Amino acid sequence: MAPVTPQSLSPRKRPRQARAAATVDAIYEATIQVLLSDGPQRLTTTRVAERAGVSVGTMYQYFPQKRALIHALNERYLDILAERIEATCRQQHGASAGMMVVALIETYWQAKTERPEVTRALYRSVADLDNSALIESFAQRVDSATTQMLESASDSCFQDLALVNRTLVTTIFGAVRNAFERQLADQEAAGIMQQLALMCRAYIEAVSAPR
Amino acid sequence: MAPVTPQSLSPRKRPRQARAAATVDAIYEATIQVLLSDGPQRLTTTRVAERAGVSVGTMYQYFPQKRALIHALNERYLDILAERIEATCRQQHGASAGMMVVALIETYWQAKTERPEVTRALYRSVADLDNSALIESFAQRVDSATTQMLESASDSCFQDLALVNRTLVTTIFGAVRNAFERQLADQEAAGIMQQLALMCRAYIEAVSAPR
Amino acid sequence: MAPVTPQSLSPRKRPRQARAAATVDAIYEATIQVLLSDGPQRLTTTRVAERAGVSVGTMYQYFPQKRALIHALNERYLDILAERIEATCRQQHGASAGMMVVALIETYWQAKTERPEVTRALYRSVADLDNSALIESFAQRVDSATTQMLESASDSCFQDLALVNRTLVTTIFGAVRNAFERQLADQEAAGIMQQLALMCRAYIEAVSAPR
Amino acid sequence: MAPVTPQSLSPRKRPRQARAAATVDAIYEATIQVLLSDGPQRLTTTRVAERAGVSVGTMYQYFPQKRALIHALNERYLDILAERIEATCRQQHGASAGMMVVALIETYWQAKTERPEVTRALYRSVADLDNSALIESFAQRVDSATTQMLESASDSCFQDLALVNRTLVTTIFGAVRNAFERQLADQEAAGIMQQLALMCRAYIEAVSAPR
DNA sequence: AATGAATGAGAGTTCATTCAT
DNA sequence: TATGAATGAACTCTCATTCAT
Repeated sequence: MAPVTPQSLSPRKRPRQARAAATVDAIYEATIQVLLSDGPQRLTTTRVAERAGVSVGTMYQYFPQKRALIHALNERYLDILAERIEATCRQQHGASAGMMVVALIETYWQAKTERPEVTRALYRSVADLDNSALIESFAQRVDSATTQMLESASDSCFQDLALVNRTLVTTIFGAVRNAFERQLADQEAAGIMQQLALMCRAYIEAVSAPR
Repeated sequence: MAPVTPQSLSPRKRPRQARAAATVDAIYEATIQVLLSDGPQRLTTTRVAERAGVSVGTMYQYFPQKRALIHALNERYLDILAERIEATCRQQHGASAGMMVVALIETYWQAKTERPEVTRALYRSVADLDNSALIESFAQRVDSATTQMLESASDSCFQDLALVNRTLVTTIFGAVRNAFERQLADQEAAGIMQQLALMCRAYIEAVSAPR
Repeated sequence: MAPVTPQSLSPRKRPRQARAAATVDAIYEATIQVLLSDGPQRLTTTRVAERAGVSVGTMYQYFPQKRALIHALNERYLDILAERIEATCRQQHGASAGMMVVALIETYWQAKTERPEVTRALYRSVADLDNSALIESFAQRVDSATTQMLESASDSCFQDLALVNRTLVTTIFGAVRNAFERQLADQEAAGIMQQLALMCRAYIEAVSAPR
Repeated sequence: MAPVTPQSLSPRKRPRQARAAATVDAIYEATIQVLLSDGPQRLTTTRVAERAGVSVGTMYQYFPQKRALIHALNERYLDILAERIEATCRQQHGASAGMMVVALIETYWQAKTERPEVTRALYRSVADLDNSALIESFAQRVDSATTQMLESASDSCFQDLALVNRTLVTTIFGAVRNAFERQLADQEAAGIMQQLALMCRAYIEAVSAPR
């Protein structure tokens, strides 16, 4: 497999010192701020540097190209998201399959809606970036975590776990994203999330044998 | 309801003559071509005009801003998509609910994968466009068509049709898009689509009373 | 002397028919309107034609270049202005010199302030036009008219009439224009106009012998 | 009082280093050169930058818009002009009123005719700029300087100094400008300037009481 | 005679990136 | 090492003018 992050997009140096880490974080935060206030079109290196309180030159020390910055930002976002999903999976280890899907839905919905504008801004920022490797890597982490979780279900046992897993993940993540993007009222969204859980449970019922 | 397309984004003039209509179509096609070959970043007004074989000036006669072009392109895409979905819904009128969801999945998947690169290109093109009004309008057309379809189901009757409908649409469209974006192998994708149908049927079973 | 209006700037055809004259007038008026509402920078041929209710093509029949239009507009303005001054001069024939300067000041001030915005707009429109020939021609008409008038003064007789005349004209027109451009309050302006008359009379007193 | 120069028209950054100051001066001089050789219509940012020997980008660092450049240029011109007039007024402090007007006429005429083409070019450059605030500010500086001067006249004392002052300033500046713009032969112009002085003295005589 | 679609050079402006300080 | 002035290619958009209809 090709490395997820090509050399040209990786930070020039890993931040070894605390100061450097703080700088990088400031740059990330500034990028999000600019994205939110000015939109992806007006996301310029100068603006980000200014907002972050560093000079462009310094920024180029950490991110050799503008695209590297956006790439890193998304990498970080997906990393955190994957970690949260993994945590949920670990936590639901051994629970009933029904509990699992509910927890998964809840986690993903939560992650998206905590800072909805940031979520949206990040989506828009990658428009001209080939982030498929990033996405693929994220998907594999999730796949692996959810597979392990489902395997441990206390009440169900699946013939073709890989397929069931992929179906559930695709459906849940797809539906949640869709609901999120339609900007529905909170209550409406909650209703759909509930129905989504119901649907997943009905599916599990249909494809699993009792353990 | 506010108009879907603000004045600033609507074509300056409707093509009255056949020649003008051909010009507009050439511009649309050129936009897609440039999007495919050069990416959204390199989608420039000059490049589009050149590829379309017209002058920039002419292009600006029909699209007063670059964004208007992208907006119109997406509007057209969503329009065609909505029509196809409506056609499917009409066709499935009176069928069983299970047939309906299969047809819906099939139609949407088909629409996305016929020219997958175009689909992807269009998604990327809207990065700095507020297309939420467009999306909303599309969603309402779909909602209305699928609701009418489900109402006519020969074998099922739903207590809260609106909720069921929205859940199904959100799930199907979300899952299909997600599967599409992961660029799975054909067979894998087909497998998931099948499972998705199964899942929807299980859900329908669970929430409907026999007619 | 070179002709005031070079061939390249003269209307392609003299309006012989009433309809054509109406068209030309509509174009003039439209030019002023656009100048007022959009400024000289946004004074475009298309905009003028549209406002005048004719096509660009038709406009180019009458004015072969954009500069020809502006040139003609200014020519017309100066023509009307010269006529008014000549009328005043004729009217004051045989009056006292004091009356004459008052009438001159009054006429010029009146002409400028009747439609102050139009006056200003016209000034701005000529920025990149060599209108010195136009100005010169206007100046000569005025010179000639005022000289004749002053010659007939009932109470004064000048040794060097040409010099006195040029001094008075230069001073009056310069002062009035200056006062106009400073956009003083009406009363203030009126005060200065009165003082200007006083000044001119004092000058006449100083340089004339009683008749 | 509102600031004379709106933020949008003020230089983006003040030149801090000697090099930057030189750059700004080069840009000013280049603007005048282009104005002289190409006319206001062909005064483009690229041309100015090229002539100044800097890149457009650099120019935009100091002048955020083309209009800002023209505005600054005029501001500078009026500033220098006001300073010269103030110097003359200081120098004539305590002189006779007759001397004063002569000095004023002389100074203004001198300023205009030293580099007549530059003067003309600057006038034309402001066509689509609202420089009334600039003009107003200039006028007030002049008013104040001339008022102080006239107050100190050794031989005259005015009942309504403000009115006399404004009349003199309006007349002198208007007449000088008018004479300048007519491009009279040197001798002719000199003759009129002399008569203008005479006229002003006659006026002063008429409206002042001996001290 | 009148129209207005088409042209395309050229305008103002931005911004990723470099490099002397 | 950090800075931010300088660069200039590339962008979006305009508009005087032409000419097929």
